[in-house]
Amino acid sequence: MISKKTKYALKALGYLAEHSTGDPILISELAKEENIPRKFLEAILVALRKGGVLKSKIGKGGGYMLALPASAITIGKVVGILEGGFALVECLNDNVKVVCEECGDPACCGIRLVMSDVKKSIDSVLESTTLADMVERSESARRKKSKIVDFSI
Amino acid sequence: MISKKTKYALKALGYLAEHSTGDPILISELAKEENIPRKFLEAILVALRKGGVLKSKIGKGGGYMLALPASAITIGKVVGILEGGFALVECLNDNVKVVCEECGDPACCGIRLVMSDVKKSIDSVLESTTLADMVERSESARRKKSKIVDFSI
DNA sequence: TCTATCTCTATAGAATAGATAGATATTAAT
DNA sequence: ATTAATATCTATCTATTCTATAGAGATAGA
Repeated sequence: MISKKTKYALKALGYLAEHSTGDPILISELAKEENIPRKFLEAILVALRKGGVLKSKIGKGGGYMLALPASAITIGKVVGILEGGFALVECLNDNVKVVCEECGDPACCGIRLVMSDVKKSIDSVLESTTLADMVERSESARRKKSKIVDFSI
Repeated sequence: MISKKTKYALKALGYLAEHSTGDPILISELAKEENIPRKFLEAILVALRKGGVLKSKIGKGGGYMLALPASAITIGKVVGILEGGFALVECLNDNVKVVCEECGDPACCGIRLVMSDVKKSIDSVLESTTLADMVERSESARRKKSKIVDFSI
């Protein structure tokens, strides 16, 4: 299950991708429009900035902007920033060199071998899907829906 | 990240698959051999029994057995029992008919659309991998390793 | 009946997630 | 320079979930 943090992050990024005009967008606007607790969102945005996905401008007229085109931001990147990757088991995390206490030899651990497959499969989807894709799919679903509604009238 | 509960479950099931001789195996043996807290394991085994993966025998000479051949128990089934599926977002859970409070229309939610792809991808791995596969891969890795050791002597 | 089992209910402690408050630093406009 | 509008930082609090444990109860075999 992805955390609310990640969900909020994706919602905020989606809003930025859809509404970016070059000018920074306020935290308060993001919080209000996407219905995210303001202070909680702040922490999320800082993480995304540190992760290189957002850039910010302090002071009057400041706010947040995407640091890259939406088509260059993968969902995997975002999830990675907020959840530290989708490792499933700690021993599959890139940066972590721990061995599970119960596991004699990671190379021979059946659970690890299976979860490694799962992780590859997850990553292949998350790395190949961008923020732009996500927004486009959402808009396309909305268009499709409103078309159906039109017909039914 | 899969929970310790799920990890323990897979370890216990792996042990049962490797050591089953037709006779029931004791909780205490599973707990000791796989280094799992006894009482915690009890709860896990009950869940697996209720999920149809294990059967038990009460009383003297009792214990646990696989309810099905290891090749008929998918890892997805086990994960499903202990984590209630790998939904990623609640609204993708089969049995749950809730709409995320923040999400106006699930059909048009970009996050949901993307996570639905991820879920499909996870499920395809978990449903096609069985307990027998897991055990076999682990044993195969061990064989391979001991062969390498033999050569180096 | 006695003993070895699993089973059930309750609970406690630790870790994590989710949310909030308030003081601080920075910038633009006046 | 002053002021107002911003993001930033540090600290904290609460609720929830995860992990683990205790003990009494039910069942079956010898």
